[in-house]
This record gives sequence, structure tokens and C-alpha cells, in this order.
Amino acid sequence: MTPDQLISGRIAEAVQNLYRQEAPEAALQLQATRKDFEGDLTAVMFPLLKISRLSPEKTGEAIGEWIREHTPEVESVNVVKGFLNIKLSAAFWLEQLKNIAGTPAFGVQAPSGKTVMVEYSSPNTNKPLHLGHIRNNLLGYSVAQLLEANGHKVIKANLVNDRGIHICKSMLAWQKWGHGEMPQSAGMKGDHLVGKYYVLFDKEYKRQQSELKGQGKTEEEAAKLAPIILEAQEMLRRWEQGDPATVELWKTMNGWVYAGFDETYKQLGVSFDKIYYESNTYLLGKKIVEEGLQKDVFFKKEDGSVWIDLSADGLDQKLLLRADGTSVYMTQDLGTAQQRFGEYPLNELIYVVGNEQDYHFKVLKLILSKLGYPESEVIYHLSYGMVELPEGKMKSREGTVVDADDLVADMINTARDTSMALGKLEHIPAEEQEQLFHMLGLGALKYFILKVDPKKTMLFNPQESIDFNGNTGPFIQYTHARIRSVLRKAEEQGLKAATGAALNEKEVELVKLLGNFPEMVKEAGAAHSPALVANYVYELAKEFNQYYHDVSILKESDEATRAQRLVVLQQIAAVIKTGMGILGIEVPERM
RNA sequence: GGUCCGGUAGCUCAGCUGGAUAGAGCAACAGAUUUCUAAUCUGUAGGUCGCGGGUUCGACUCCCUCCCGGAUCACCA
Repeated sequence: MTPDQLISGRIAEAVQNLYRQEAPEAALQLQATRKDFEGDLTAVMFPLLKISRLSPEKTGEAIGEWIREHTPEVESVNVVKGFLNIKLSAAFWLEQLKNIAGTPAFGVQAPSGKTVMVEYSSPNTNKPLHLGHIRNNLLGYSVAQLLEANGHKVIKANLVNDRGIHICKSMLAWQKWGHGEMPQSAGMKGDHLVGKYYVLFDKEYKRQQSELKGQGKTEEEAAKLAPIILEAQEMLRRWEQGDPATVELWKTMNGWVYAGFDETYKQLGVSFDKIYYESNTYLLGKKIVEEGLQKDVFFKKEDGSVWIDLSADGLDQKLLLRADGTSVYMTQDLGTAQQRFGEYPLNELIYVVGNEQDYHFKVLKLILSKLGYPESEVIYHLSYGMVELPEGKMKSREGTVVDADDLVADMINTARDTSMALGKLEHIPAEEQEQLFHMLGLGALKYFILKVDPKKTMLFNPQESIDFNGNTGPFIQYTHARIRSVLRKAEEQGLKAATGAALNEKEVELVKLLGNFPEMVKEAGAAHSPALVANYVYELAKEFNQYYHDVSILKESDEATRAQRLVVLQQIAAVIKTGMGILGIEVPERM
């Protein structure tokens, strides 16, 4: 039984016995006691005053007294203003520790029988991944881990945007100026190579536009009439007609990009169970259009285009089918959603997509519900804010984009430099050192991004942001390595771990924190927020470091105390490992 | 202009469904190493929680006005 369950049950009984009344659930308010007061849990008396008809102090004293008398686990109580502070006994906390130590995979919830799909990453195949994608990938992967820890079966999905005008731009530029250049010959990752030609296209397109404007065309006309964009559109038409040469080139260049992406995904440590390609799904959704027309949810304009009118819901009219019969983004998404619900019995379908698409997903859900699909309620848009640089937003045309591969390489180098400067890891074999640099560099990056509430815009300063001290990944990784090191030594010395001794004050704090872990995992899962996990693990690591500083483990002469401290250490290490695992961060045995 | 999201210490961020004197880290300053790993720990300093109202025993938290920043309102995806 958790402390909260125990005490709130007792308060309810106390109210029943003292005042002959049922205390409503909402009136039983418990919180952790603030550090400056004596106690473990604090019950707020104000909501109970109506029942007791006494002052807050008197109510607290009466209820406190009753609880103390009737609850062996309660050691003492005190009342400060309207707050009843309750201190639980050492024996109770010891029991908690035993429970934690006796629970395998503590914090991981039992199978829920629910299936959840998390769609994330979903890149375009015309350029390499950048910092914004990193936030997406890390969030998506971590949320998937988090939901798995909540006992759900999770399908990680990636919808690759492999078709459309953007990839034709790269293809066209490569055809024109590539001279057969390939990733191997260029010595570049495939995605970077394709990105290079995308940039070349853009340059030429810009040049042609300004030329046209110089000839008196308007901005809009210039954008539409530039020969190179017409050529790209022509290429897209050929692709859609299945022209063999175009399709061949498309396959080749996409192949390069996939090889490049795979490498980046591997570096980031993210993976997928199911990959969808837009080239296979872009025609989906037309059936839904017909259905919507039949149900009179959609309507057709004179030109043949199909729309839905959402103005009654405070939104606008939304296009679903162009006059030429081709579908748009929304239509495709409706179709793919429907397809997925057919493929899997999904209890939740999560889209990890930036907040610039909040409107899109709002409309998507609304349309599905208007069509009468109950699945609409199961769709969740995990919306995250942009990553900004000190200079402001990332702009590809201004060259301020932070490339994902470069950033990862930088992080690993920083980890190497920092480790070397500290003279750490000298006794570790070179190969393992490299693994550690990777683990630490990525740990720093992942933690830095995931500790921030997803929906907030975050600032990333490449020079200063990523630290290795304080509230960072490496600090937690270090803490874990440190604990494992002590435990290894204990093992070498043949020392046994066992519960049974008295817990000191700091140990009670640690047990309390550990005991909160499962509840925190649930909350974070419900909120789809790895940030809660990150901040929890940091809290635990910090508490541990303070404890570790004050107390000796191996040198402790009392055998029972020493054995129990080893148990505490084991549990902290285990929870750190599980928590960091949810964040997709590996944790070293030594460093 | 409509809608949505944000505004907490110099900087980066926590603060759960309203609860006691608003918390960390970084940066600054002052300390602690014969260590079980100092990538550590302790202390000092740093705040009109964007502004103003309201709701109540109590508001960073809920409601309203306004200010600032961002996103979005495409026959792009």
C-alpha cells in the first residue's frame, strides 16, 4: 500500500468516526510535507471544515489524534495552521523499501491489453534531418518507450514523405548538374547529397524569379512561371504517370536518402516497427470523400472540388478534393488514419508533429467525428514547439540550420574532450571509451531536449546549452556509474545486500522518491510527457549524490546497515536505468 | 482580423487536478578532496511569477481585459 492510500483511507475513517459523515473524495487532499516542517505527508484541513464545523487547527488536532491512535504506521502528527503533518514510522518505510526491492521491473506497469501507435519522424526525402527533426525523433521514441512502460503494446510508425514536388526538385537538379555523382563518389551521406541538389535547385529557382521580376513580372507570376519550376512540375506529372526513367531515378535517389536516414536513426538510437511510404498512401482517402458526400457532411462546388464547411465550429471551409480530382494532405491523412484503424485494434493513435500543424489535426479529428467515426476520439496530436537558436529561428536559406549528423558528431566530440580534460576513463580500453563518448554525448543531447515540456518552444544554444554538470544527462549517467561501481566493489568483497536495519532520514527521503516512481510513470504516460520522467530521474540522482556524500557504504562497520545501504543503492540504480531507458538514454556501468 | 500556444531569477527550465515562506541547474562569489568515482557536495547572492481586475479561507495555478512573443487561418506536405 502506498503512503497516500494508507493515509487518505485513515482520514476518511477518522471523519466517519468523529463526525459521522462521509468525507467526499475531493476533500481528502494529501501532499508531500514541505521540507521545513516535520512529517512525511500533509493533509489539508480546509476542505473538511464544513464537516467538522471547527477551526482548521481544531479539526487538524482532532483528526490527527484519531489517526495517530488508530494507525500503527503513524509515528507522530502535528498541526500548523490548516495543515496536518503526518510522520510515518521507520518500520513503515522499511516495509516500502522491501516492496520496492521485491518487485521485479519496479515501475513498469502490467500489460494493459491496449495497443497504441506512435507516428513520428515522418521526414521528407529531399534533404537531411536537422535539429527540429531531432526533437521530433527523440520525443516520438521516448513516448513510445513511456507507453510501453505503461503496459501498452506500442507500434512505432514512420510515414515517409517520399513523393511530391520537393523530391522532384532534387531529382531535376541532379539530372542537370549532377554529372552522375553518387554518394560513394562524392564521399557524402546519401541524404546530404540529395539535399545538396535541393539547395542547387532553390538557388536557380530564385535566380530565375528575380530575372522575371526584372522583366516586370509580379512576385506571384515569377514564382509560377520560372522555367525550372515548370520543369519540376512536369517531372511530377511524369512520375504520377509512371514514366519508367523518372520512377527509376526517383527510386535511386530515395534509396540514397534512406541509407542516410538509417545511419542518422541508428546514431540517435531510434527505430520503427512499421514504415509507411506516402507514394503508397497518397491516393487513400478518396473513398472517405465519397462517403462524406453521401452523408452530406461534405459538399461539392461548381468546379467539382469537394469541401467541408466547419464555420459552425469556428473554423473555415476546408478543401478535400481538388477540381481535377486529386487529393490534398488532409484527404490523405483521413485515408491513412482509416487504414491504420483497419490494420490494428488501436486504442490510441498518436501523431508526433510540430505545433505548426495544430490546426490540421484539430480539423482531422473534427472531420472524422462528423463522419461518425468513433476513432476520432482516439487520435492524439502530440504537438511540440519549435527549437530556436540564439539568432532566432532556423532558416534553411540563411544557412542557420543545425544539421542532425553534425550536431551528433559535435556532441560526441564534446564528450570526448570533456572526458579527456578531466582525465577520466584512462583505464578503460579505447574501444569502450568510444562507446562511452557516444553514450555521453547522446545522453547530453537527448536529456537536454526531453527535459523540456514538449509543447514549449525551446532554445538551443550550440555553444553553451549542453552541459555535463547539473540537470543533465551525463550527471545522471555519472550517478549511475558511481553506484554500479560501489556495488561492484561490494560484490568483489563478498558483501551481501539485505533489508532490515533502521533507515536514516536521508534514506527515508530516497525510499519516498523511489516509491513515487510507478505513479510518476503513469502520470507521465497519461500526459504523454517524457519531461516528467526526466525531471524525476534528476531529482533522484541529486538526492542520491547528497546522500552519498554524507554516508559511507562499504566502510560502514555495522553489517546490517551496510547490507541495507547496498539494497538502497541497487534500487536507485535500477530506477535510474529504467527511467533513462524511457528517455532512450543508455546508462554506463562505469565511466 | 479570427483561432491556438507561450510569458516564472541575468540565462535555460521545473512547479500535478488552487494550498504553508515560488524551486532546480548554469553563470557569479565563498567553501569542502588522506574518497566507496569531485562529471560531486555545502553556503551566499539573485523574484512586484508579463500588467490590471475578479472568484475564495487561500491564486504562479481558475475566469475576464490588456501588453509582448510565436504559430495558424494554402487547390504545400
